[in-house]
Amino acid sequence: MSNHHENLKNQIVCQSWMIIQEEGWQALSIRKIATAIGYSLPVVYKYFSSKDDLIEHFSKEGFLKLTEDLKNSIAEEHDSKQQLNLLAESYWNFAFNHRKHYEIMFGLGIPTCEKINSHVEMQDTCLVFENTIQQVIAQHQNTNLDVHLKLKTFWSILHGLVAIELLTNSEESASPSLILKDAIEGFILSLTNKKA
Amino acid sequence: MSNHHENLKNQIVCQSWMIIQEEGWQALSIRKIATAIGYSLPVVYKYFSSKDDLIEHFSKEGFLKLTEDLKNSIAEEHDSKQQLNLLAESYWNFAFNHRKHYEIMFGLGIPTCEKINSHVEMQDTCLVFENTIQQVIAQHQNTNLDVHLKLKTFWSILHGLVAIELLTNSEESASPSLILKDAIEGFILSLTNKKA
DNA sequence: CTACATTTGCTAACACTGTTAACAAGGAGT
DNA sequence: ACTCCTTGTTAACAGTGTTAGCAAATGTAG
Repeated sequence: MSNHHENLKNQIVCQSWMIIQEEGWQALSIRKIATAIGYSLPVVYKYFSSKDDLIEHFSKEGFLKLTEDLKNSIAEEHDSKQQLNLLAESYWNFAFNHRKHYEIMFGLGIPTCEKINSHVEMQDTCLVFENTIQQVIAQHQNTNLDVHLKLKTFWSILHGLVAIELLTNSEESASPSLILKDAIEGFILSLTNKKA
Repeated sequence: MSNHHENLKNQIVCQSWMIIQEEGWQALSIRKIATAIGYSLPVVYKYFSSKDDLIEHFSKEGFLKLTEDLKNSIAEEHDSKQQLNLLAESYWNFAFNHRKHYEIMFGLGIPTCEKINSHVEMQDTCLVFENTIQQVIAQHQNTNLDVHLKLKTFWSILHGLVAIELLTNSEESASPSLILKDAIEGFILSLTNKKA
């Protein structure tokens, strides 16, 4: 079993991805997939129980890739503050180099799929952020800070910048931008500065 | 002319809004609208050239309301730094009290409509932010700062926090949150602190 | 090798969607 | 009475996600 099985599932994913990249999420339809893989409609349903199921696959795939990129970006850096900068840069690059992925992951103008948030793959991404933030906090003996809160703030800054950029500059822009560096610098300060 | 005309257009908007609030954006269909207003399909097209056109109406309506809320929030406050805090709080409240509006305005999981960004109503919202930021900068003689850049940062922080909140805490949460205050505080510092 | 069972894939349909063409009824103006 | 135009209709086109029912091929047991 399952050689052809796996192969066909890959075919579906692969062809779907082509459609998405060339025509956007809106254009992705089961019928189009079916003809692309050279089979009839119901075959697709043998491998994905619904269209949402297929879309969720790409969302998970995106978080997997993002987590990998993030991990790689800090692998050879041992200063945890500098790691935060690298994470931010890596996050930004992911969003722009894998735009379509980012779109489903954070629901920016997608057909169906209501709540594809909070699966395991996303929690892994959180962990990468959290660990690094935790290190910076520990390093500066700022144990009064709430890591979860800071994680949320960090992620919000990143996503906010990316989303506004993606929404306004529809087509251009790529480099991590001054704003990003500035914002992250401020965030790091909020971790290292001691106050009341 | 146009008494009945205006009336029917209002009916369409009104009934559409009911559907959206009760069943979400996904459930909004021209047919459903038609039966809701007691007319047949093509009537809807007399008042809105397409579904996107109708959706865009709500997007504009949202930005109008947001701009109004923002302006009101700072009307009786003369300290421009404090105004920024009020703007942030007001923005947050708008996003949570007018969730469905916020969803289309920033494309969080919507059916059709590719690029409903950058219409005039949105630029008005920008202006409110920009004016206040400009004031803070002037007040601290930090004229080397780029207002547009700071505007983008401010908006990004706000949207980022809101979006992450809306995506994760699907149903709960309402109060402007500690993170928001913290983040805005940091932003204000970046406006008032002088450096290289 | 036959006979049954299972998988594999198909066609066709259901219930929807946005959008538009073609047409019927009513009132206004000449 | 005869146009003209607005107002509204029905019916259709071209799509969508999804599923039921059936045919053919494939594998397994006797």
